[in-house]
Amino acid sequence: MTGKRPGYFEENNEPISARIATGLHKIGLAMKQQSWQQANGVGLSATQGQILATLVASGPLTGKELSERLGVTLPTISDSVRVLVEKAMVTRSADPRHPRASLLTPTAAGAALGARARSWPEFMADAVADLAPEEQRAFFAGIVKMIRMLQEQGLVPVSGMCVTCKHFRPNVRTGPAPHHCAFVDAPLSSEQLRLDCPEHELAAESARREVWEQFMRRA
Amino acid sequence: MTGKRPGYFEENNEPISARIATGLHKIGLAMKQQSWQQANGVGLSATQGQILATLVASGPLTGKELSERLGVTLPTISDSVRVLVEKAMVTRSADPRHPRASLLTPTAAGAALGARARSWPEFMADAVADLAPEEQRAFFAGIVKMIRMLQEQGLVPVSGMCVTCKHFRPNVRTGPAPHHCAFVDAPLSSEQLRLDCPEHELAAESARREVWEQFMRRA
DNA sequence: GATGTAACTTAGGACTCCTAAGTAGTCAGG
DNA sequence: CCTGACTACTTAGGAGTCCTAAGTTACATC
Repeated sequence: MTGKRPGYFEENNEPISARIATGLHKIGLAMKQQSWQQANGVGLSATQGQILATLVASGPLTGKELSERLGVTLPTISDSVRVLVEKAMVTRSADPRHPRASLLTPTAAGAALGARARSWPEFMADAVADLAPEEQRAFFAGIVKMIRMLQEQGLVPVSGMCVTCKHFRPNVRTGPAPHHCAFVDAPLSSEQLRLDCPEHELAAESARREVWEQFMRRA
Repeated sequence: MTGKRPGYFEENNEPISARIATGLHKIGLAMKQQSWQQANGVGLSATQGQILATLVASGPLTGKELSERLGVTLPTISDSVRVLVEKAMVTRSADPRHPRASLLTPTAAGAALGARARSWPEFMADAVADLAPEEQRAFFAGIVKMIRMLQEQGLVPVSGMCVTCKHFRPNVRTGPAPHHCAFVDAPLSSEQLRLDCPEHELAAESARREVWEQFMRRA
């Protein structure tokens, strides 16, 4: 079992970054299927479930905001929302901030389903639950950096990540929790970073870059 | 900057596994959008591109095999294939193995587009290319373990992963490349594991479990 | 009051994806 | 040899996804 072709896999393998991409692709396949099935299980479509989940998670939003968060165009949202209104899952109300906008608020039934829909990605959490804590941390760190990169390229909607937030202070102390959130005035560690913080406020372009550099300096 | 609420993020944060799931969800969003856009850019639909990419990567397949790999039902494939035949991207030929099956082979034009489609997930590879090699290894290790878990649960089609292959011998030696592939008779390291090996042969259920245990013992 | 702007909505069309109901080869048993 | 089961598809029908393009409508500005 010593192996007759010691260098085989150095020469005949895709780079690890490409294999990471392949792996994420496979995981994406599972996500797509799961959300389809779970949504159908409760009598919704996948997008309808996502809309309800988002409204429950973030509070009332306008159609425009929804379309940005879910990465689809306004007409697509408009269509799904119409069905949700027909199903009495959401109600429209005037938005004080914009003239022609309407805030979408889930009804009791909609909120209940939205809460369930929020747990749809849980099957992935279960799939990583068996990893050692340190492996989870490393995995998470990779994801954070990858998402940040995708955001830079405009491939992912900028969403509530600590590392793009104006309240985030990276590496301001030593120890296990080197970062700081100025909003809640609390220290936090790299593995406590949020990806979907409700209090997130996007920092200015230049500040974002600076924060990121500071963060990477001792990530 | 000492922080007035030191325990805030211990108490008010989702578990790391849930945040990993959220992150993967966001990455999935980007994948969906990217494949839509890239496919449209070359005059295909997303599934059509995937079909061509799969045929280029794996050689001629039947409709059934395609439906299993892409995780959709046979009618969906059948429909897309009809369009691809109309577009002269693939041709059908008899399959010696099955009576009523037909092997799908890309034409020259189809193969060219399929080759391009294979590179669609590359934007993700680019997004992780900036990570330190060690971070990439850790990220990859998490992905491998996660996919294996998803396969166990039947949420992902069993695909050419070393860790489910009958030629894979985990942890048979010490050093940087502890595993061994009996097919090519070459040593390989954890970060060289393949997710999509064309020579993959699924090991029997019991052997799979044993191989995995052996692999995890010193992963 | 005309023009613009922002946030929708509607219309139309291509694709996705399913279930259910055919169809067509082959093979095994009688 | 013929019938029935099996397998691999195909067709039909229907809901949903997603886009672009073309309206609508409320308010803000000039």
